[in-house]
Amino acid sequence: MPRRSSGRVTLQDIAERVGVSKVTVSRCLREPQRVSETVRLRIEEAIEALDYIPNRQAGALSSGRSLSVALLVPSISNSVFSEVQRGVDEGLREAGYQVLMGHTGYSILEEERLIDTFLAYGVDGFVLSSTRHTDYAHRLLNRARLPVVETMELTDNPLDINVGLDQRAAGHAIGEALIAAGYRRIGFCGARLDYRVQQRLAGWEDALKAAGLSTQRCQTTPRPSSYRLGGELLSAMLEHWPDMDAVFCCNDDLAAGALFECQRRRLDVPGQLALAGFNGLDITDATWPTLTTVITPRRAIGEQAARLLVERLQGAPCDPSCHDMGFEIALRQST
Amino acid sequence: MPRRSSGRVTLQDIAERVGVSKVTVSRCLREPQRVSETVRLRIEEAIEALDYIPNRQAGALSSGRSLSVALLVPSISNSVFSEVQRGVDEGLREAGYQVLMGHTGYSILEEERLIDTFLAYGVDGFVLSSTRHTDYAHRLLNRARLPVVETMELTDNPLDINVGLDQRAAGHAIGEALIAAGYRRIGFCGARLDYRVQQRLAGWEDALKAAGLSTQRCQTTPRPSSYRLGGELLSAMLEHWPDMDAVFCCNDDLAAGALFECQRRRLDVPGQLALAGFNGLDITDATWPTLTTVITPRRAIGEQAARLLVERLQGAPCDPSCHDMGFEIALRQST
DNA sequence: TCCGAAAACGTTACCGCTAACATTGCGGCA
DNA sequence: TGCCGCAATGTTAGCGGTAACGTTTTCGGA
Repeated sequence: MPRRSSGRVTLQDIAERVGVSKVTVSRCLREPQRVSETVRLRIEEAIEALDYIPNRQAGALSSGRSLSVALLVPSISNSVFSEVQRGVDEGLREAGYQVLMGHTGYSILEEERLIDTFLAYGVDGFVLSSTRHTDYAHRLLNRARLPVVETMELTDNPLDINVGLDQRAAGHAIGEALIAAGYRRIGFCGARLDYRVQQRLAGWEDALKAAGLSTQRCQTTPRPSSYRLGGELLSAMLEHWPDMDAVFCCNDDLAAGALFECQRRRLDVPGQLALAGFNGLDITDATWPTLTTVITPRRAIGEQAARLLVERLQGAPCDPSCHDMGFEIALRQST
Repeated sequence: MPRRSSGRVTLQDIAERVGVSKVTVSRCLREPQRVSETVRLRIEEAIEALDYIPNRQAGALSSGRSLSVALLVPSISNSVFSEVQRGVDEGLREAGYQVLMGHTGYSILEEERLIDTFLAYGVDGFVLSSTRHTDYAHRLLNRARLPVVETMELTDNPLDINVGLDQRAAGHAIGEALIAAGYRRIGFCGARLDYRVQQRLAGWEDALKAAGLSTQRCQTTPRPSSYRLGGELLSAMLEHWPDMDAVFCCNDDLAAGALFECQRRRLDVPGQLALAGFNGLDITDATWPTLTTVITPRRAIGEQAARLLVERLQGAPCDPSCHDMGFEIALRQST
């Protein structure tokens, strides 16, 4: 009883056409040098002629390797992660891996669901964009014994490989930079309040406290970040603390939104209010005035994650490691 | 000679633990109502206890359906497509499908490569974000006999399902809107120059010609769009055509960049120069002045694409169809 | 001429799951 | 009592590849 066959061209079809066994065809695809040139040419000709596309599912099932890696990011629309993705993608593609992307919507439950899903798809490894996961996700990842890279932030206790930057130190640095520039009544505005934002906030507080300044000018919301929200938060802050002379926004979207709000209010930046953002997105270098920000090495994080992951996939020993990729303060016109 | 087993928990493990055959377990997962309640409960308990994760590769290989769909977008960083993706993702997830994303970098060759790759992964369908493909891609898609949705723009000759908007009509409409607002020396600035941008440009030309206006104030470049580029293009245009009174930018990034450049030059918008963008990204509603733009129903396109695709995946008849999702002119402060 | 190793290719036995069909057991009904 | 039908479960035969190992061919050197 032949099962409904997909109708697709298979190894067998190629083999029959050429007059060899399908193992030879398979070998020709995986290790061409192990097949005689005559046969190889004829196989290649047949593959071309029949438009053969290997079935990766079958290959993966048989070999135990899918040559694919899952990359989970919090958000697709947030361009912060697109650079990371580009780095990961490029590095892994070169090594012959396909990147499968998923977005968690900043939810560790959704992350858990995606880890489950991608394990079901048989990925060979994971790149995660956080160091915080549900217990069940931890269990799944441990049990699967796959290489895992946790990116963006640093942790003392990596699951496996950790590539990121010290978010708290970055928050501290921008705080210090504002202080060094002479500002004294410095505010913080933050949205989403995920772990990374909390770390930046803590760093900002560290810096202000060390300088003996008040950390009370702090406006936060769990709502997702957006340009408009930057304007709204700034408005609220100006109402509460009209004396404020600088604001560190937890990301560039908010900073740009705050800048637009200042323009709307005819508030001179940086004359009456200085603004700083975080991440170094393109927009910070395009607005007028340009925005001071913390440039995070997102592309480099992605590339490094890919590199380390490939090493591990190719059999490098498994010992947890942390890689601090640093950051850079860009002082621009807004301060 | 037992082949190295993955060490993963399999259906067989569950079956042994419960004392039934593995078919029953499989059935319990796919059609729970066809299994007696006692057995079902014990199977569920075993799945829980052993942290069983089904192997989709095996399932797909056996059933011929992978329950996954490929979504190819030109760019990850371009937030235009993130809304489409969200719509697609939501719709397909509800129906039990997993979306696998790929980005083509605006290259039809890369699109072809990705189609090949995802066919190898055994996806059950495609959502593409263009109507133009290589011949080989056409051949692959035709041969695979999979449902395909081409999105964003409209075509007379869809591969299968087509969901989008009339880019040319949209360009025409914004041109007319600018004319209706009293502008007479209207420019166009465009980057990337992909098919959609060319259509918008053609629409803009139609409108201006119909009103007897000159279409010479047109600055384009194949370079990828960005905020900075918007500023550069505007600068070039102001030099060539200092009398220009309005500019239609082929997308919102350029428009925002142009606005920033105006601010830098102390050029009043819209007093001295009016600006219009395209797509209706968040930023257009946040800048000061807010930007006139053409709001494209990206989310709706994604949702509709998902809906139609699911219908087809569930066996709806296959006749090519086009779905015009329209657009909306948003007149804001910049005009 | 014969031997033996390497190159080239084939056979077998799966990977983990599911479609299709077969079997079992039980209640209802003539 | 015997037969039917249906619900619940099992058996079989793959899906399309690949690992491991077995067999044949080739060819240089003793």
